[in-house]
Amino acid sequence: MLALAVLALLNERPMHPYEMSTTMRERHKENSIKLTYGSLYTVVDSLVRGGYIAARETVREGRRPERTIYEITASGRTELYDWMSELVSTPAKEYQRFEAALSMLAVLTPDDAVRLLTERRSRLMLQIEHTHAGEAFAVREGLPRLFTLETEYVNALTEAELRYVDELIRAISERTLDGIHIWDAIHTRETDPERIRDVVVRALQAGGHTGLAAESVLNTTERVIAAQVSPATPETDGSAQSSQL
Amino acid sequence: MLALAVLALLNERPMHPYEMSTTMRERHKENSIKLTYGSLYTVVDSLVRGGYIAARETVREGRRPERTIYEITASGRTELYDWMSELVSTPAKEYQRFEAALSMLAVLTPDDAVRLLTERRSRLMLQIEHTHAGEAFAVREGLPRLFTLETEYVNALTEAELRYVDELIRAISERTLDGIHIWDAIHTRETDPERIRDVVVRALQAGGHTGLAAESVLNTTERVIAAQVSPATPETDGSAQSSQL
DNA sequence: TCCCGGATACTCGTAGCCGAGTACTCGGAG
DNA sequence: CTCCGAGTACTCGGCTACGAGTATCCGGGA
Repeated sequence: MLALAVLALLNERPMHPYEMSTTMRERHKENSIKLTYGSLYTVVDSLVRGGYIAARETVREGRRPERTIYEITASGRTELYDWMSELVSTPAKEYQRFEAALSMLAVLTPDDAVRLLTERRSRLMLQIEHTHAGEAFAVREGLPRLFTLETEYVNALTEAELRYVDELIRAISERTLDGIHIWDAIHTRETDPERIRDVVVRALQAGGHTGLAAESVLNTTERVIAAQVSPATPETDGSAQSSQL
Repeated sequence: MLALAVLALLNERPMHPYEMSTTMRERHKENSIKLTYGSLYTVVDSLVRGGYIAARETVREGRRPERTIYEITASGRTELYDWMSELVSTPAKEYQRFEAALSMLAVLTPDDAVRLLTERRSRLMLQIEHTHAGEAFAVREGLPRLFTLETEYVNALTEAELRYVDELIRAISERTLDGIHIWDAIHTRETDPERIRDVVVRALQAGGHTGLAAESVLNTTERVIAAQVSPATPETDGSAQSSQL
């Protein structure tokens, strides 16, 4: 990801790595792209090896460390365009921490879950409040919306998460959540642990195909999209496709 | 993250690493937690080093490779609980690919952006459709909602993204997006590249504080939450706190 | 004048991640 | 009976990420 940012910056003008990092911070790209010194230099090296960027000159001012100035190559511009196209056009599976936590929520007690989710709810609300304040400020400063799309997007996701958490808290605390009795049973000492495991395992195996459906979604989606995007373009590498099926 | 899953599995019963991986696949946890063989064994080793799990016995059946069976320790159980508590209660910044792409959307032309976003829109709709089918199946199979919370959550986020992308496509193609003229100018050869850069830089610097607000949100949030969670609990390490301010 | 904090511009070593590879077993088709 | 493909259970080496460390310069206050 950092590599993409480097390409985008060098697409504007030649720079040395340190300048890339300061420019990114100035423009607050560090909010949407993780930036660390170590990774930056590694990434620049690997882009050079790939031929996407090239060292233009090495300057030394006084006795400071050398600054190597890089510029983007033609193949780097192509790569930037292709990469951006894929990122924008194709949603990819992102492994979110909260998703993982939800998949193991049953290791906590229902009471703990409600308490902790309520805490999350407060934090989400504060975050949203803060972002709105930031957006209002941006508008006052005359910063066009074009440059705050990332923030808007993250905010949209956060609001959706808030609504979900809200509903989940209600379902658990009002005890209307389907499966709440199994959950209770897992955490009551009175019950035989073997029996509980049986119940859980059977429940999980019954829903076996939930995940399977999700797995096959990508392949199916690709075929449908391909048909939509290029409805009259028979692919030249049809043989490769059929070998995948 | 994988370490958390290992703890959760060993909290149920002792297992050897390969069994962990098959169990995770059976239960479709691989959808919410990235699972690779390499990482699994690394993670198990580091959990052993940390004292969170311990080797119980090493069995050899026939001439197959040895199976080392691990069990969770008391400190592992504590860690599992603490870690889950933090994941559930505290939203953390996640760097999403699409967020990064949006922050650099201007490297594409508005026309390309609309085309690619429309493609994304189709894919998102198919994904949502598929997930709904999967949920319906889960309900028919009698799998309690408790075990499909992750899927629901991801779906809620995807739906929010779809709405956002939808609105964004409209704003660009109807040319009502604030900043669209700057965007046009960046991609017209007629304009002097130096002048464009000036405009962009000035616009970006004007909005300087957008990001700064987001940076400070965490500290502020922490203080407010701390006040809410333990309103009458003066921390013992007050000195450490003041040194951070 | 001298020193000190902050900026400039990288380097390096450790630690983790990952996928391909290995080496064996078992059941069933021919 | 034999071969083959699928399953079992891990190992290994290369690559990447990252934060702490290094060395220099500059401006300003005492």
